[in-house]
Amino acid sequence: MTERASTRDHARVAVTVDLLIFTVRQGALHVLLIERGHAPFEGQVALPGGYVRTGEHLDAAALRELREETGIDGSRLHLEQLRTYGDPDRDPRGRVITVAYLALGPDMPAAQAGTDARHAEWTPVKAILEGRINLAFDHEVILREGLERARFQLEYTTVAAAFCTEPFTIAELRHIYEVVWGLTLDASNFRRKVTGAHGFLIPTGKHRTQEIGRPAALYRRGPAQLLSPPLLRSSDVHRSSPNLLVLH
Amino acid sequence: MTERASTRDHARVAVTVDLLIFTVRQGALHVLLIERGHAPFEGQVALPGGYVRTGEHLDAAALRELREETGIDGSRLHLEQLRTYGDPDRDPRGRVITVAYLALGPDMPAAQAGTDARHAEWTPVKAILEGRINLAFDHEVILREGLERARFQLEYTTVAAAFCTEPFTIAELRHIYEVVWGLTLDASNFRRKVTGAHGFLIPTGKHRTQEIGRPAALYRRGPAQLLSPPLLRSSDVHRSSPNLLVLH
DNA sequence: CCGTAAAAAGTCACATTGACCTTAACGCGT
DNA sequence: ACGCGTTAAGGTCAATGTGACTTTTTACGG
Repeated sequence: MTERASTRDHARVAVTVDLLIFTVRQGALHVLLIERGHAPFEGQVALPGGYVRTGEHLDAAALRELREETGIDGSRLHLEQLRTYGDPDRDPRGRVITVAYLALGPDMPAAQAGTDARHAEWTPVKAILEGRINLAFDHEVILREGLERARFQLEYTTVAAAFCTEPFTIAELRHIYEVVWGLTLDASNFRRKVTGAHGFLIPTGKHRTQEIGRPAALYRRGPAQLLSPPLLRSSDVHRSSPNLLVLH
Repeated sequence: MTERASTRDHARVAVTVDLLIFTVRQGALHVLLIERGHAPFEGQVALPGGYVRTGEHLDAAALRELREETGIDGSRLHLEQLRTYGDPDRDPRGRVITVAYLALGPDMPAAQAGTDARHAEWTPVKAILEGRINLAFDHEVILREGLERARFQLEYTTVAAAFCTEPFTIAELRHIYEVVWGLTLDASNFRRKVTGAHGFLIPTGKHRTQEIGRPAALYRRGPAQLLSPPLLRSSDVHRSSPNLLVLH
């Protein structure tokens, strides 16, 4: 960056971090929301988040808010910066820009109430997309962009495994893809692809026996970040608003 | 976001935008740098950028700085947010976070000196990566992450065409890929892929005849944002630090 | 020791890919 | 007018990858 000697008009603004935390539970994609305890948007639901403190790293602020507001330990999930939202009118209190983080994790142990009295709870993403729930601020925009990004990342990266609790079965992993993409995949071809993708899955050698059927082999996440070859969705999936795809 | 009733420790920070502008010229990838006219880092080179003004959109600030410091009209290039850098120690003057933008454009009409006396100039990216040029602040980190992102985006999106001046030939487009990826591609297979990718290229029906050889057909950018199917690099290209891939 | 259900492995026609070759369309020099 | 050099563009073909589908394996519960 560069300071401008001429113009003095550079605002000092408040900076927040907001967390878009996705998980798959009960066969549907859920997002963690908190109920706001104060104005503005009191009583309305919003993404968890809060002010970045003096001298605090953005990533550190995200992890702290995650713990404070939801009781979740960030080391268990995949966390990455999504985008920064800086519309001057996005917060009625004044100029507040927010750095949004996207987090993907396994079904969590029932989000605890935060340090504040507000309670956090898992909400089906579908209810928000269909307009049955309205989010505070510009959080619905953040959610839509984050969802878009998550969907893209499933194709080209190994993040899908971040949704699974280790060790996991291939069927569980496939279930993630099916829920996030909203389509069904051929179990046999899916297995061939993911087991063939270098560094995606590490066989544990162990098996899990469910109530019924042949026991499934258990895997752990491999070291690969990128999926090669990518796990493409059938050629012409309708890609509404091609948006954000970030590889972390 | 959410205000925290308890803690008052939320800093008001200065926010800047920085621009990472890539172009391909003389067969090499170049980035636009300015020479700093003031402390800190006086005399050193840095990415163009500056403070976001009160009530100004982040995107608007990026476009304004682009014009002010480099004389480039933003409508001619592909501009998207890269990432926000918020290390509390990244600026010696105090807490300054910066929203970095990635811009890809055709070879520009010789970057003009900015409104300030500092002059802007195209610098080979290689010189920075090899340590022959040191950038101010954390700008080298921004450059490396932006380069990573640009490389990924070539595979899955149609941004490569943003490097070309319309109308352009397939050989020119291939040249972009070769320079950014640092490898050579089979001309015939490349043509088959890009002409087969739905919505990537629109034939103008016209041809350009160079000094020698058969005239090349001229194309314009198509409406597609995503490349389907993707234009994958040979399976196991060494992907140093799999980093950022954003689709815009 | 059978029936059932799910995992895992196999089959096969077909599409895509990478490597390579052939033809087309110029300008130029003779 | 013709061949040559050069680049664009189109074609060939074996190898590989993919999608749809079938078969085999391995558990459990009678």
